[in-house]
Amino acid sequence: MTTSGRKPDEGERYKAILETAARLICDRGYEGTSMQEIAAACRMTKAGLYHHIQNKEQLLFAIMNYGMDLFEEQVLSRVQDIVDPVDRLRACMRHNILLVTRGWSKEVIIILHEHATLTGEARAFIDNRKKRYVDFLEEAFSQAAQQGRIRPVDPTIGAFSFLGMVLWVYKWFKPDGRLTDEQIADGMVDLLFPPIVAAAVDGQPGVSSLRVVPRAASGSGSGTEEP
Amino acid sequence: MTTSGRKPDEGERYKAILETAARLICDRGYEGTSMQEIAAACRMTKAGLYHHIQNKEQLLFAIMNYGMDLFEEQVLSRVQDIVDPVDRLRACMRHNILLVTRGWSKEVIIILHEHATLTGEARAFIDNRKKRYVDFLEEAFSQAAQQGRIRPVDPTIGAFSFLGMVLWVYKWFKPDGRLTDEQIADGMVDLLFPPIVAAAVDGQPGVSSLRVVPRAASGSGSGTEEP
DNA sequence: TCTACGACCTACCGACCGGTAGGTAGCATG
DNA sequence: CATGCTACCTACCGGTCGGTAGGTCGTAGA
Repeated sequence: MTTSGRKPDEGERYKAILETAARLICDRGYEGTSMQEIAAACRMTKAGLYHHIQNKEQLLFAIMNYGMDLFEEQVLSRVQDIVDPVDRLRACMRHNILLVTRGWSKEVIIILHEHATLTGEARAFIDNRKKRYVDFLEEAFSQAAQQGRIRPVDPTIGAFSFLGMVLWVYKWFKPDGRLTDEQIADGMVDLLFPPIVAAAVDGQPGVSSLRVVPRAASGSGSGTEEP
Repeated sequence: MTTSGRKPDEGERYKAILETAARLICDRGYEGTSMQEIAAACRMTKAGLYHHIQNKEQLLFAIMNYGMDLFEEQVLSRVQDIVDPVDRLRACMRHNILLVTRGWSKEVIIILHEHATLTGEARAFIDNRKKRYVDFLEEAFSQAAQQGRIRPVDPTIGAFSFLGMVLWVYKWFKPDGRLTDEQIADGMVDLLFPPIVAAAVDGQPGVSSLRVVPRAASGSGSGTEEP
């Protein structure tokens, strides 16, 4: 099973098909999008589209792999070499939030939404690529806790809390809302990984504590929507 | 527009149809579930099913309203009178996580997953019910910050971080995994609303700080899956 | 016993689904 | 100029989709 699910270097055209299909599937859902519609959006007939892909499920699989490639390129690869585990998590959260909000790659949103659509081998393959991200986060949480940089926390719970905060954003973020994506990223980073100010306890340096700089903390929000 | 989307007190039978349909739609998705299948699961023909409901979209709408009823009954109503805002948030998080993990009401999962399936008035109606929950959380975060019980945070960011952690659970939780739902609830509550141990700074009581009791903080997780 | 009604049924509608058989136009290579 | 190949096309497949017209049957009330 190759990364793209089909013979590689068929070139730009194939990538364009994936991106067009991703746009539609992201809007209408996988089951809610017909091959007819996808073909039309690619300015082809359905039979023409089937010249490039094997079937609908393999198309989704290819889109998801493409999305994982984009994620690894735009998030993982940019933060995995940061030595300090907390800084690594901070940067990772920032990049991941912006990847979701900027909406350049609908493929990533499809990975998030259609988490149970694929079955069998294809499902297992994508789940495995996702799992590598979870492992990466668990490792970072584990290190951070061990070094006393954050409060002790089960790494799995830390990782999935991180992911929930970050990835749930796709369900409610509106680009024209009250909060910009930068503000959301800053706010969430500051919430989960607050800068260290307080003194040490028990011989360790200060751990996940308060800071005194006042930030906006009033008024109930608008511009965003439903949970 | 009534709460159930159809004439009330048609009795238990109607509720049973909603629950059966919810089970199927939760498994296969809204677009992926046919009225034929739903009817069969209700041990009826399709025409028989249509005697009780108006159309597929109204069925989804009724399921979601039913789910919101269950949520308000099992979560909101049990915590909204807790005076202390942090205790209120803690209890709310606990109840909400268990509502998701126990899987008694597939209707709630459908609300989470099919967040963009409804359109028009029905969509607006459900979004409005969701928004009341967001407002409730924002208010609690606002109070907690004002009273110096948590680090200052934009209430919207607090609310959606809370929701992300809690609701994302439906995407990865497996009942037979390494962590029980109780452990996840405890862990997440402790992560976002740590008990106060540290001293005061700037004249306020201790705010969201470290504690010394060691908790498990090693080993990367198994038994759970994909982000 | 007659009537009315709710709760279903059979049988069907037109539209659309994912997918394919088989053809063709254009182009590169020999 | 023949061959082979890619990139499409038209036309069609069997099946299923959401939804409905109109009938049947059991039961409750008059």
